[in-house]
Amino acid sequence: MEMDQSCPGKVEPILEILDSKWMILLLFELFNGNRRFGELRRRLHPISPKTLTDRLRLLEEKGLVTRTLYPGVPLHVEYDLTAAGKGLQPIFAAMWTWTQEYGAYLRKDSDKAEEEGEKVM
Amino acid sequence: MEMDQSCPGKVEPILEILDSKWMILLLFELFNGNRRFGELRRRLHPISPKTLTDRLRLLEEKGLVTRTLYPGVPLHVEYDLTAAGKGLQPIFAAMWTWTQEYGAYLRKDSDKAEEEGEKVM
DNA sequence: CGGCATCCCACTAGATACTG
DNA sequence: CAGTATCTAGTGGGATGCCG
Repeated sequence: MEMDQSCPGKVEPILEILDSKWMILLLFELFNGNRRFGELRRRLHPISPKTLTDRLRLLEEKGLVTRTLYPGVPLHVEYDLTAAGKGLQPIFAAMWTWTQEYGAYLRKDSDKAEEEGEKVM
Repeated sequence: MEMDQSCPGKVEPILEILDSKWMILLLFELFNGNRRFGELRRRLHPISPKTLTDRLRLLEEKGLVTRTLYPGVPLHVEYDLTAAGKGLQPIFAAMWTWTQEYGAYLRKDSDKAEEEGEKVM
């Protein structure tokens, strides 16, 4: 892979999907086979129903999940990842790997007190 | 890699970094060896100086870049990726791969007109 | 159960002008 | 050159209540 100038633009479309609150956690849940609205809502607690709907709609629009309605009372709806949706997995795997390798060194806000001095050459 | 329940929480720290406007494009620029403030600003045009500063400060706080000041007039500052920063590359590589494989199928907003009917079982 | 409609607020980031 | 200061606008997301 080349990290040349053309790269950023090409990757931007995926950012529209990932760059919103809850989205990545939501995708994790879908990967884990949690496909119903209420189930997702519980696992992502305290997400609001509006936000969850918004996210699922975006994934639907982008062709990453399908929405299947099983009529009846009570209502039953399932969200399934498409091939493109499942194809996101390596990205998450890479995030997971990074976290294991470097996550421990991540400074937290609570560490801010001990400001690092800037380097001066 | 297991996509079990514990996964999402562990990956969240990295989201604090990536989930803000410009951040991913900024990291691309840093990967490409563009390390000076003005240079980054031009390449990320029309980013505002305030926003660029905010992003660089966050990366600094999290230990992903170092800031080096070369005194003199005119001022000269360089931002360099740390090992942890460079370690993010596989994540971007995975995004790049996904884009090549599935990006073409991504629906754009302009396609919304041709609404897909929902599946009903 | 699985939503949608409405209202509202907090926060983000852009614009602009100025400085060491 | 590399920022800071200030102000404002826009939006994302939460709360709440109703509906098929």
